[in-house]
Amino acid sequence: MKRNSRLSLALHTLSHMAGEPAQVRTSSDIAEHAGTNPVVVRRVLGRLRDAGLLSSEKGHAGGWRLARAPQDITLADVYLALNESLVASTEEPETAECSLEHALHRRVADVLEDVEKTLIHRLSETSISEIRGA
Amino acid sequence: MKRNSRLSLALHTLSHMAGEPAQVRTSSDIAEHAGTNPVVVRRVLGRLRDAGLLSSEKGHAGGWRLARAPQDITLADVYLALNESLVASTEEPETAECSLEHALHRRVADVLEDVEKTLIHRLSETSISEIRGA
DNA sequence: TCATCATGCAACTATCGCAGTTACAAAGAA
DNA sequence: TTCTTTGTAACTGCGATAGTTGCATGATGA
Ligand code: FES
Ligand code: FES
Repeated sequence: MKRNSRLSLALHTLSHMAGEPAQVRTSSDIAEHAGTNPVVVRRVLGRLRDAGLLSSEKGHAGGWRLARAPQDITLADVYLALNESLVASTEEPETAECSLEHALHRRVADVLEDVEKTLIHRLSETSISEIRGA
Repeated sequence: MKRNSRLSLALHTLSHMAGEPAQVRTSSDIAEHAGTNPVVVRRVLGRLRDAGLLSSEKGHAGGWRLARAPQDITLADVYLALNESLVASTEEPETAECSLEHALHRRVADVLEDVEKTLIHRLSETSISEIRGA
């Protein structure tokens, strides 16, 4: 695994689980399937659980399970749950005095925000259950 | 300077130069103005020169100058000249066997490509000369 | 009850991208 | 020829993140 793999891991796992929504899976199983580490899986899926997409349970027969019907989980839900952005942001200029820099930053930031919204909107058009049949 | 500052540096410098298009500036002057290093400036502006937005000359009275009228240089021109992307890309799954992973990657990649196009289109609506008056 | 299994989490390592820096070669003007 | 400026390679430092180890916590069931 390399860069930006959190979203890939999350989507892969959820799409896989969408095939058998009732099935409980351990982070070890998921990690082996995805070719990564159980701790990494728990880190990523933990965010999805916090967002209400998954539930997790400890102990015997514990593990991870979908918390919603797969057709009610869109790619945007997953993207937002991870709380990361695939669109870069520009940092505020620290020299807040120059109006040119301000105008520039504003302009670019506006465009990037619009683009982020476009991304989320496009992702919301597909649910994880649609991936299997796609 | 921190992250994703190449575009910021490029736009700042070009917008600044748009105020006096005929003026020649050295990378030292530009670096001092932008609060960074001359070598970094040359690295970034070198890309803009390769893309035909700037010209550079060595020796006495040498330096950097706009190669086009500022109203003919759009933010998209600058963005594309840098040959970097502000929209993340997902990497091809190495296990090319699973159709689910393929479908997933395809879907996400399609969305990201669309979003990148949207970004470029939005950036092409503004020229660097418009920033000053904005 | 208590051994076992799973998650939760903290801490550490390895790696990658990138800004910053140093050093020097190459080219052009005075 | 000498000074100035770009062009580039090589290195350092930093931040982000995947991977790893270790252990605490809690649930299950024998
Ligand atoms: S800080 Fe204002 S133009 Fe550079
Ligand atoms: S569903 Fe995981 S590799 Fe195909």
